[in-house]
Amino acid sequence: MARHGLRNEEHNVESEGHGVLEAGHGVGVGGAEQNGDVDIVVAEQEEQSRDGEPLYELRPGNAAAPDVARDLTAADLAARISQLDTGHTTWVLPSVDRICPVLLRHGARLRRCHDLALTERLLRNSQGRHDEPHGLAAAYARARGLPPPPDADEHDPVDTGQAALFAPRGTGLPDGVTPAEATDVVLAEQQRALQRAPAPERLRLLVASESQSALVAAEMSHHGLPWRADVHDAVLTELLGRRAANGRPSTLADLAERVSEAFGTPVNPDHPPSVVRAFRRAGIDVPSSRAHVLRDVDHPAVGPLLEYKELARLHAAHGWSWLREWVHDGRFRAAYVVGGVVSGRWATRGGGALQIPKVLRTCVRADPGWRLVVADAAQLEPRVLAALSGDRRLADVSASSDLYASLATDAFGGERARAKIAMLSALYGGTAGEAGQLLARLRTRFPDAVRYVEHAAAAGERGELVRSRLGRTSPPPSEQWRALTGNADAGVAAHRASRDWGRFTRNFVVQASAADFTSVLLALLRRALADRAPDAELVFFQHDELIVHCRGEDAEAVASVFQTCADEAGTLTFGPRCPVRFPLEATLVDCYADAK
DNA sequence: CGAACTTGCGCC
DNA sequence: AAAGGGCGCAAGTTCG
Repeated sequence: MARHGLRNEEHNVESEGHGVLEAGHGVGVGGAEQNGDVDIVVAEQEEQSRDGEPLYELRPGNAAAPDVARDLTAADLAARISQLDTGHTTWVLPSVDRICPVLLRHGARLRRCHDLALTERLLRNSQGRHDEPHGLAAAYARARGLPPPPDADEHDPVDTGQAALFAPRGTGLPDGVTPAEATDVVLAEQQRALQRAPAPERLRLLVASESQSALVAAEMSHHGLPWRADVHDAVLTELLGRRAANGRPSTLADLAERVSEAFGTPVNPDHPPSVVRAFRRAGIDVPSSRAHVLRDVDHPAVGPLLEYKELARLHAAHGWSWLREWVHDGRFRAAYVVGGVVSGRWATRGGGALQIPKVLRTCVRADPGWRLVVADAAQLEPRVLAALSGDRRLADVSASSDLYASLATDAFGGERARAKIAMLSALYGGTAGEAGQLLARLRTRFPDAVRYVEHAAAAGERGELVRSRLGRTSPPPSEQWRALTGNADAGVAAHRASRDWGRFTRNFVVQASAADFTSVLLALLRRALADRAPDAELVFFQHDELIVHCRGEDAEAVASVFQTCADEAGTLTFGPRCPVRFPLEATLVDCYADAK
């Protein structure tokens, strides 16, 4: 809604027409009705149907009218939603990841929503209360000033399609309070809290975009990533050899045998201590059996051992058992967890969707007649740093689609690799090897950018909280950390703990602000795709990379919205005068491995 | 015997 | 003098 849309105080600019990202969920109490914006609360009732199916309740938000619908089956609810959604409706849900999978199975699609649990967490975290539960019962108790509910169910399980695992249980709400009523109460309290926040427009944008991202995540899990099991099987056989009934596949077994032969004694390459002992017997002292350590060791066992490790990893993490467990009907379905990482990045539960090895990208293929549109936000974090810090010269460097090459030309004598190390050292706090010197050179040339992360590091070393651009907040250090760093006698250990936490907060401001940007980007993309190619499916998202699966005839239209959305996400997140470029080039392919 | 921990490596 | 951020997963080991 325009009144409380994305007007950004800091930039004194009013954004219009951002539909999904206008905090229409009554956040600006009193303004909603004027624009035809309404909130409708949807909650799962405590009672179930006689068949044990969940029942749902619908009610207008902020108790605007007593027009409540109860005892709706999932099919009823889906039908009502399709019927009631005017495009100005914000669906208020206790938790998207609990209700949306059911709705998607019944063909309902929410255009805009407010996720109460995600919002509650953002609000709790902004006060440094990261450990407090953010589920409905706890949020209700806080809103009402009640003591926290005992052992409330705070961790809504991610829907895995195995409803039976999550047997009916108490809501943790006081007797007589329905989940929908509680949701309404918490919504009102969140609206007040958002108005009180230090940068309310930014936090409101974050709340809106995280809620939309939750819809994206639910849809991604629903669609699944197109995955060719036959191709996967062929890749495994080619790399690992024939499957054995029990034990290692043939190539892996051969490599293990060669390792033992090289040592002249049986060695289990899966067992690090035995590998370290074997090297010691051969007169070589190694601190561990890690690959980067072994790479520098001169011994005939090293070659086959490194090869074994790489393949054994593939076998264990993404081998045949992974295939059997996670790929069904040509789709890999992971459970995405929005905000599952403190920095705001997504996590996944099960299937390791965010760690798909590069050799398996060939398994991701479009359906016949369909295409994949693959895009990644190149060098996102350095660009985010440029935007955060307002470093004018770094913003100029960001005009190039290869930021590191441009940085190298500007300050590192054309040496791209060194420019990259320097930048990563700024982002991660690395100083090993020549990183320290390279960072110093970066500081000379880009003082504002380097100062920005160094301030964040210094705040962390003092135990203070830091925030992302839109208001994600770093967790406070543990009590143990405070005791250690506050102890004058702790010396080296205290110093190290302090520096460690500083590296965390240094990276947090950038990583979390990048998550702000991608959250807004996902929300904008979801809306743009709904307009331009309604059948297109967002099927994958990993920190800064996206895949859309769409009809071949829609692929050009899909590709054309990416850069527009990225530009808009940059403007919304960092303000209209932010000069930093965020390239998001789309590639049209049939197979993920063919992208870039 | 399973839970909790450690090690090592994949992705960004 | 040296010092790299975030995650998930599986195998091995140790603990209770």
